[in-house]
Amino acid sequence: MPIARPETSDSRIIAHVDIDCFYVQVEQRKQPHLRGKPAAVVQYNSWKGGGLIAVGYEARKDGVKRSMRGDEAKKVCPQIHLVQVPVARGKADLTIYRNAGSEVVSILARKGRCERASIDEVYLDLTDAAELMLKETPPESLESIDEEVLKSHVLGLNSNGKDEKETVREWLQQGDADHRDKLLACGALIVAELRLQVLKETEFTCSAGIAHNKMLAKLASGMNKPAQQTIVTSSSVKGLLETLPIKKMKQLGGKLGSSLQTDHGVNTVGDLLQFSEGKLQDFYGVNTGTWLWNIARGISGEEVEGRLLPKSHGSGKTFPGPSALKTLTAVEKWLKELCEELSERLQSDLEKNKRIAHTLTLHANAYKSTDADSHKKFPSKSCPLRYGAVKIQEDALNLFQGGLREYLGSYMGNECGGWGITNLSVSASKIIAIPSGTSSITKYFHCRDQLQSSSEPQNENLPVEDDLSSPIIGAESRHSPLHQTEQKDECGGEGVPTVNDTSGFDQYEPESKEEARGDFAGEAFRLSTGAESCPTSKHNEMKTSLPAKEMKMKCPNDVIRSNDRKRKITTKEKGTSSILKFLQSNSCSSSKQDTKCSSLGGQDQLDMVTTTQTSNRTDIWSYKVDEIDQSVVNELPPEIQEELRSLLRPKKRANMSKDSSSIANYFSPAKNK
DNA sequence: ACGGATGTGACA
DNA sequence: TTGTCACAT
Repeated sequence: MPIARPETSDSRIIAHVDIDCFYVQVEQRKQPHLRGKPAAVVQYNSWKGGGLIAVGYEARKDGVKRSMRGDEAKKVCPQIHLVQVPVARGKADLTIYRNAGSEVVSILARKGRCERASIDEVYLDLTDAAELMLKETPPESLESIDEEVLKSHVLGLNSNGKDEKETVREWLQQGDADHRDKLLACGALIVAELRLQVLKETEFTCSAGIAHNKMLAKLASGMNKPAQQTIVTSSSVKGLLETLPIKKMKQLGGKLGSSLQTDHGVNTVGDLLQFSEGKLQDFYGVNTGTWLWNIARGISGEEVEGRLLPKSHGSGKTFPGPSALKTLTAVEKWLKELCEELSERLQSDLEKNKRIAHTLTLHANAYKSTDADSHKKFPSKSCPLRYGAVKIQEDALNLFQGGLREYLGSYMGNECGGWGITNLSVSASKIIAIPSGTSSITKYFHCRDQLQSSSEPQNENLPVEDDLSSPIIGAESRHSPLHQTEQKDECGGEGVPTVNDTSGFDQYEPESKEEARGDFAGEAFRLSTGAESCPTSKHNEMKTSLPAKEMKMKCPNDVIRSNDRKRKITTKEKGTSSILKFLQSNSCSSSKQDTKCSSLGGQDQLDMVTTTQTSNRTDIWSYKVDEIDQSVVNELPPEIQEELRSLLRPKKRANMSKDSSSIANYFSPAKNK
């Protein structure tokens, strides 16, 4: 359950919007002849007709249910059109649905804070918009009200025999209504408008709930479907919840809900009212107890998070029963497929949203036939994420092997090898936006500091999913930083050492595919202000948990590097360093800069010191170049990447495997065979 | 062990 | 922090 938060206000206007039988609508838009016909979307057609993942309303009338098999659906509804989910790399590929969801999100985000709750649902906080409307153009001032709004369902409003719409109109426009009801009315107008907008621009219908908090809005959005909206007035809440089966509440559809029923005889939300907060806390803990006590009263303080993009990407597949994977080779093969998909999506996220994922996690389910010690779970494992399909594959495989060893126990009776993998998945998380606009490098550094802080997401202007076919937007139009000798001086000469602008991040294109490049896999990145001190120390330590032990074996470079870590290198002054030029030309300082690049002996570490003389101040940036996040390096203009690498690693070349050209991998998701 | 693929959030 | 669990669609 969510944390039991107090309500910040009881007059928020929250909407939950849910696209009706989403996958089906996507397919109907693609194949218009399916419109109005009974249809369902199915995946894996082979076994019993595949499993339904979405059912259109025409088919629902015939009793077709989600999670029926295709065959059963045909039985119940012989005319049904079963559309298959696209398959790529041997697995279901939901890309088209994600993209369609993004279309909707970008429309819904226009009127207020918007949270993408799932592929087909969003929450909106329309409080400001509703208040504004109430002030400027309150409903009662309108002479006509849109048809769509009049079709709203207003809970607790009984049109005793009278015309429904007329009753709704009266409710919407009554000048002496409760202030909170007026706000709801405004919310309803706004939501209806948004829904029409969605329909016009995407051809999708959706349903919505409008209420004072997320919980009630979510509840309401499901009450009248499809293509309708429902308003929860505060006066209707008690009656609504009183008889509502406990399992209908979000978060109570599982074990907790069952426990409530069987252990305490709570069948409806209303039944909860008999328990004191303390009692509920005794049963389920302080947080959950309070949360339960609150929701029984229609209280829910959860905020609508402003987030248009997903926080993680995953690619997975199940291998049920007989199809379980029993050899490392099979696992490797599927891992490759999964990692390639994941890599593409990460790539797309990077290009379109300027975001970088930092953690790779492998999940698996396994069974062990031989051992009595069965039932152990296959452990999930994670490691720092390196971009490039091949690297992700390698890392994922290592994670898997680490997990397998743990799973099988130290001895691993490998003879029978009685194990099987029934589910495999890889996912990428800790996705951080690369700030765009000015000072991107600096901001990025700071951003790493705030990895978990409250800071709002930064590149969420356009919710763009991995659309693997469309061109990169917003990239072409920018200038190359290298030709940009001067930038607007936006940060004056004070304080923070700032690298100005960042076009480099945005515009770099994958032109140099073949250039062979080594790879250095540092994780931590440090920026320090002031000579030796490192005020922003926190993230210095960024422990990059090495994944499995095997991994070390496979990555001798890592080991070597970390052994060398202490060596200080000082390069003699090299005015020609394009890195420095890059930093200079992008520096916020309008005055001259005296830059030095010092290095000593080693190739692993290079401490670059830039002295910026600006109004008597000296700011020194100390980049531990070998610790720069690979992803960041990959973002830099190619010349600079090249230079960084040559400075860093003249000798290590020998060691690199053929596919280690990080740039190449990075931009052309390894189609290695 | 055919409710699949995917995502979020809390807790230890 | 990582890994596990619960929950959801």
